[in-house]
Amino acid sequence: MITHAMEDYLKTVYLLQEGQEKVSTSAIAQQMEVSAASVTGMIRKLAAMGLLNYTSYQGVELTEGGKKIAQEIIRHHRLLELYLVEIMGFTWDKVHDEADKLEHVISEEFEERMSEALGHPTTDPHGHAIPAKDGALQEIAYETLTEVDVGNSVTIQHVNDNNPEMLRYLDQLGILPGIVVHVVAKEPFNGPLRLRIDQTEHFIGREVADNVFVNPQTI
Amino acid sequence: MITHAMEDYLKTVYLLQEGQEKVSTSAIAQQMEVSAASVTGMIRKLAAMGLLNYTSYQGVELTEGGKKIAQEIIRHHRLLELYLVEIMGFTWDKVHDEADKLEHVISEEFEERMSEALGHPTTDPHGHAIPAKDGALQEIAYETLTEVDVGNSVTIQHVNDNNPEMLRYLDQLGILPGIVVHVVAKEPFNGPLRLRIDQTEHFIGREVADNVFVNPQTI
DNA sequence: TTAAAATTTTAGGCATGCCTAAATCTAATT
DNA sequence: AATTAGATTTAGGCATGCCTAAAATTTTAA
Repeated sequence: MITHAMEDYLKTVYLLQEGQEKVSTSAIAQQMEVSAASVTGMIRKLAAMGLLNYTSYQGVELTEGGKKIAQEIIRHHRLLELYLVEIMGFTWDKVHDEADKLEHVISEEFEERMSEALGHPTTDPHGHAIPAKDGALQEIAYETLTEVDVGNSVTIQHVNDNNPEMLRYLDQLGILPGIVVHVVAKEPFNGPLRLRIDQTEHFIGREVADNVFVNPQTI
Repeated sequence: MITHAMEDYLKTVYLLQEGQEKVSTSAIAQQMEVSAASVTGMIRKLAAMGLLNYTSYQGVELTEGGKKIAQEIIRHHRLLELYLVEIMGFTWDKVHDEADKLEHVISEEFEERMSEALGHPTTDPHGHAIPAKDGALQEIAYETLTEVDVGNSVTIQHVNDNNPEMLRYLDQLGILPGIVVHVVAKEPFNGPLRLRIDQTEHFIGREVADNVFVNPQTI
């Protein structure tokens, strides 16, 4: 039997795995806010179930079976976020926590009816791709706003959805998926970024910029 | 901290309490499909938390605090059932199980937005009253269809929602909340009931009739 | 290359919530 | 009043999923 906790671990590994091959115990522990010892325990269980490959001290990697479950949960999460915003009228800063609870309990029919009501969408309110039913999710490794070279214009792809306060701040500034941002300057010593959106200039700190992902620069 | 299991116990006691004062350990065990020993264990915990009054071997009774939590969960359940039918297009036989899982995880905001979308309804799809927010639920002790005297006409008030197959059967016969049924005859030795709905006659068994509740007979 | 630092695992514990089997209490019958 | 059947509680156990502290391993740096 697969428990809610197991689903959470698989989801976390899946999202951390993007880019890298192996995911470390400590990375999972940090992301999930549990001790490393707890992670080791759960990893061993998931490995025994064939949902991930694990060698002591070497980190983990999801198997195809593990990936499938993770994608299913991520699909639930992102469909829920969009449903909550579009159909139920939630603001985008509130939907992450609600979706985190609901994602484990909704039925396949609930998932299907949300998808239908939304016209089978492909992107959630924060700009993340919604995996197709039984379809792989290939999230491109976007750059963060911090990494953009001065003088370039980029399009916002997605923003991290786990900090409601930061989401309200970004909303207020108009830094939303699809918006084009020009990086005017980056102050030294981890100083603020100077951005231009339409005609208006904004200054944002590095911590915020690290959570905003943009399309890779073509120039 | 109040857990999902505790919420389920409080809900069960609340619904069993209607009519009677004290609820027995075995009644709870049977309803929840757990052992009597498990019920005793949980009851002691809930009593220690002040959510119900309990004397060994004498059964339990919810305190005001316990009632409040139970009502909240029942409100969630019934709003969810109606939302799933009216807004999401579920059939009425599927919504009980879905609501049983969701009722423990939705936020107050989710509850409020459902209520709004439904125009603050007072009855769920099976005819059960939806408790108002922080308002008491007083379910009248309706008669079952089995108890109606031959020759009388009654209005269906509600039907038990926990058996999907029975719900599909009732739906097919048109035995729904609000419908008027005339009891033409009751065959002896726990035989079938002969009913007339509009011009059509139906024969239903006692087991089904026991799960259909009607307004008390005035004559 | 060896010592120190960081990471990871093991060992032992705890709360939750379920179980079965045995003991105890209540209620009904004689 | 004593016996007995039924209901209830106690005792002991198990799986889950978390924790801290100590031990083991890997990585980094001198």
